[in-house]
Amino acid sequence: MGKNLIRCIEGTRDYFDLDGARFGKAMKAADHVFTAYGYSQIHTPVFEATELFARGIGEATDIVEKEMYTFKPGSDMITLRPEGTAGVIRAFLQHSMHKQGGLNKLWYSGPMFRRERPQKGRQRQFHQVGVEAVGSSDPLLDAEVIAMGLQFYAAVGITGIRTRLNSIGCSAPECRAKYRETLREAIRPNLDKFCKNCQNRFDRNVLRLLDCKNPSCKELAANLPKSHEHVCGECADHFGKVTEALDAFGVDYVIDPTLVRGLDYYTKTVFEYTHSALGAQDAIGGGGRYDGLVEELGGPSIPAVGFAIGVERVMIAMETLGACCCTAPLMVYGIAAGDEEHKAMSGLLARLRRAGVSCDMDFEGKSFKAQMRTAGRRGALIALILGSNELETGQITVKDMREDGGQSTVPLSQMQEAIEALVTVG
RNA sequence: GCGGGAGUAGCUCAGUUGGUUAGAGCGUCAGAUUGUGGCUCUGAAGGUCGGGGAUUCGAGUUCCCUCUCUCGCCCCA
Repeated sequence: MGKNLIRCIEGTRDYFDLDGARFGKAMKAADHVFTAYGYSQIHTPVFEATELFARGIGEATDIVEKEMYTFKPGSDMITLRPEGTAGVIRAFLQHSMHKQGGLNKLWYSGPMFRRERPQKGRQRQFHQVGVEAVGSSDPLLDAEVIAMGLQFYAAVGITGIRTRLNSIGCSAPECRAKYRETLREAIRPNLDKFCKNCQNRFDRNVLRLLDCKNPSCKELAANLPKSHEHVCGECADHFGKVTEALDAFGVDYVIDPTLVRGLDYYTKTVFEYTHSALGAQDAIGGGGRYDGLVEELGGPSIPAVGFAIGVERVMIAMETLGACCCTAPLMVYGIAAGDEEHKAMSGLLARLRRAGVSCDMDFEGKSFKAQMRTAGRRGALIALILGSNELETGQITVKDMREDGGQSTVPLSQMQEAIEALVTVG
C-alpha cells in the first residue's frame, strides 16, 4: 500500500466476494422479474453525444450543469452517460422501433457516471438497472411499472421499501405552468422566510422549494398548494387511475406532494422508492412518466414510463438486512497424492464439470494434508481422493466432507453415481 | 465545489507525556506418524506506520502540505 501502486479512480470501486455475489444476484433478479413482465433486454453504449443528455435531461439540471464526464477526443463532444433513459430513447428512435409495433418494453443494466462528491451510496461510477415502457399512456402501465420495481426488491430480499408517489402534471399551459404560478403566488409573501438556496431557486425552478431538506423550509412547504391537486383535468384523471390500480394491486404507497425529482423530462406520475438503511441518500430507485422526451429527442410524440434502480444502494440494503447470498458452494475438491495422480485428476474433473458438477483442485504442489485442508476451507461437499492405491486398481475414493460423513472407494466407472448419491441426499 | 472524521501487517485494530530491533487477534503458509480437512498445539512469512516536507540528538506519536477513504451539505440511484 505504501508503494506507488495504482489505485482505482476516486469514487469507483471493485466488487468481489460477497459484493460480487450481491451484484450478481441483483442482475439475475432484474432479468428474472423484468422478463416476467414482458421486458426485453437492451444494451446501449456507455458514451453518447453530449447533446443527447443536454437535451434529454435538461440544460438547467445539476447533472448537465456540473456532473457530466465530457470529452472531446476528436471533433465530437461525447459524454459518459449519467443515466440510462436518454440512451435507450435514442436507440429506440434510431432503429425506428415505434414503427414496428405498439408498446416497447425494454430493460437495461450497466454503469453510469456522475462527477459528484462520493459518499455513502454515491459513487462516480455506479450501476443501475432500469426499465422503459415506450408507447402507451395507460395509467395501468404506470401502476404495473411501480409494482414491478417492488417485486424486484422482494426478489433480492429487501424488505421495508417505502414508495412515494406524486403527479407533477404535463406541459399543457393550464397544467404544470399554471401550478408553478399558483405556487409562486403562495410563496411570494413568505419568500424571505425560506433559506437562501430556495430564494435563488424561486425563479429558476419553484418546484424545487417543495423538496428542500431544510427543516424550516419543509414546514413552510407543507402548507403550500399540492401539485396533484392542481394539475389539469387529464392529469388528475390519470393520477386517480394510477392510485386506483395500485390499490387494486395491493401496493403500499404514500402520496407525497413534495416529491418533485431532478430530471426535467418527467410528466404526470413520479415516484421514488426509499429505504432507511441508506443514510442521507435514501432513494434506492425512482422513476416516472415522461411523455415529452421522445419528441424532445426528435421523434414523434410518444408517451413512456420507466424507472431506474441504483444497484449499489440495493447492495447496501441487502447487506444491512442480511439478505446477502453466499457464494455458490463447491461440490467437489480433487486431492491427488503425486504427479501422475495430479494429471489423472485434472482429467476426472474435466469429465465432472461437463456433467455440471462444480469442482476444483490444487495447482500449487501442496502436500496431501494441505490439499485436504483446502478442501475443507473451500467448503467442498465432497473430496475425491486419488493416490497410488487407487491409480493402480482403477478406483477412486469419494469422501463426504460433512460433519460425520464417511468415504468409500469405488471403481472409476462408478465415480459419478457415488458423487450424485451424496449430493442429492444432502 | 464546501465542511467534519480517518489513514499502523491481507483484514479488524492497539501503540502510554516524542526514546532502542513497531505489537495483538483473525487470516495465510508450514509442521505435530507413512495418504485424510474442521478442534487443539508449535513455528514462520508479512509493515520505509498513505506520500512529501518541517521541528528535534531522536517522530507511528508534534506542525504544515498533499493524496485517498469516510460521513455530511448540494443533488440524485
